[in-house]
Amino acid sequence: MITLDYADRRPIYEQVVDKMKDLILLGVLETDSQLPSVRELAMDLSINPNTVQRAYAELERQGVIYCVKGRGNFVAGISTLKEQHKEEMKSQLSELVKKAKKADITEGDFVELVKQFYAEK
Amino acid sequence: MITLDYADRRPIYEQVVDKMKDLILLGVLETDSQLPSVRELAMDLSINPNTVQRAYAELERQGVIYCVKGRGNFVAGISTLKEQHKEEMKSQLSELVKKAKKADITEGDFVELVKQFYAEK
Amino acid sequence: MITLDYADRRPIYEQVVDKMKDLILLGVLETDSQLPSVRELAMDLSINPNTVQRAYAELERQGVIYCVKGRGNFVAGISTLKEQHKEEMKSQLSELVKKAKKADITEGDFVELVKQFYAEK
Amino acid sequence: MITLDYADRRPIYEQVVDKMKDLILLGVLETDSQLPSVRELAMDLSINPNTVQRAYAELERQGVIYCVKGRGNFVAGISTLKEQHKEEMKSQLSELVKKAKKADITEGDFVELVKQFYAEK
DNA sequence: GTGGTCTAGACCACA
DNA sequence: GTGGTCTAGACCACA
Repeated sequence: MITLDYADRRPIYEQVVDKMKDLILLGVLETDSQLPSVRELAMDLSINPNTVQRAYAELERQGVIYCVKGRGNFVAGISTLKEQHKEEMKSQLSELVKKAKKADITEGDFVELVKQFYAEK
Repeated sequence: MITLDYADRRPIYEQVVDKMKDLILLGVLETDSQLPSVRELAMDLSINPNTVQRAYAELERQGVIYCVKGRGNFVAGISTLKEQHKEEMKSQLSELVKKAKKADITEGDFVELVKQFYAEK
Repeated sequence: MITLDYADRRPIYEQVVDKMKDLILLGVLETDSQLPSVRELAMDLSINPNTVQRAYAELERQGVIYCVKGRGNFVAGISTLKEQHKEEMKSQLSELVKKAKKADITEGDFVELVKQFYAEK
Repeated sequence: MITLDYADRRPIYEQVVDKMKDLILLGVLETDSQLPSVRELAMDLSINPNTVQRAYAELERQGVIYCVKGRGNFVAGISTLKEQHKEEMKSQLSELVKKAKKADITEGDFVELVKQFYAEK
């Protein structure tokens, strides 16, 4: 379900957070469906349960999942996640455009790049 | 000349690296002009000389500056830096477009956003 | 009769305890009237019978309900519950006033807030 | 500086978070002053550094402190903390008033209690 | 020196 | 069974 990239410099728990979000955004995990248990996922990924716990805690804090004690973790509404994802993207794009201006990249060139990347697979 | 942002989660040496690149890209520091000495900059920013040293080492490694022993550090040609900067931006944009697709943002909407951000001051 | 809030971080059994108390305080459940059976309520709420059992045990421990073996659970007198409720509230208010002092909120401001909240619906 | 209450049912890290906030609100820890290091505080309280780490991470997330890698943790502006504290208090008071209404406590009685608690030391 | 992440393993409350 | 907290101890990046 999830694969970790140990070459990635980001911490493992952060990778788990992002991969879970992706699975939800892609519709693999539906609203109110149950996530794998902390221990189960830890076994699957060959990592410590504490690390999974940390990832799940972060996901809960962000409102992406909710936890019912003694029962498990469940996917919260997908709409908030989509909204957050969009906002995040916009602010990153805003930063990128600022950089582009500094590098004297014209709007036309930038848009051309966007179209290229959209065309890719 | 440089101001640090302690709220920024990135390490200080990385901020110094980026700010220096910005100064070069913006033309404030010209090719072959001398950078402030390690000690001087450390004093200025109230940070550890080790940190400045590390930033300069990184800049040298990236070919942005060159060091003449006993004389100091100097700005290398700006053209390589510009090229690097552009490549970096392209890969970031590529990532961003991937995200946008996940969030079901169409090419049209994306381009619209780009234009908006370009229009801003 | 009762609805659970899975977004609430408190354990389910505690929510059941509190909701039952509310129903009694509001007069929905009268003195000596019978509560739904453990199994029945568990079915209704789609939760584990153990959880309902635990809630009922807690209510009995607090003297809010009494159990007749083989017959079921019944609402005890409402007066003790009212008294307890009041004491609990007083201690919470005491804590809150301590906090208010820390935040430099004057008695006047506090009382003003109380009046506002009383005025609301 | 801080004492833990092992009778308290709340987790240790949460107690540390609250005590630190108190120290800041009371002016014991001033803006931009340095907090004890993770290891130091852990020694002081005879708890695990991980637990202190968790408390500090939470304080940073709440914007109460900021962290400079390799240097330590520092108190952020006190004004946001005061504002947060006030909002938290208001919402708790709002809840309490709702409860009071359920228990048929009049506004007059409630205000009387508030005045009593304010009079205490 | 500083904080950040992670593992291994324990114990607890809750369902 | 489920998640939540904590300890002990290691290793890393950063200053």
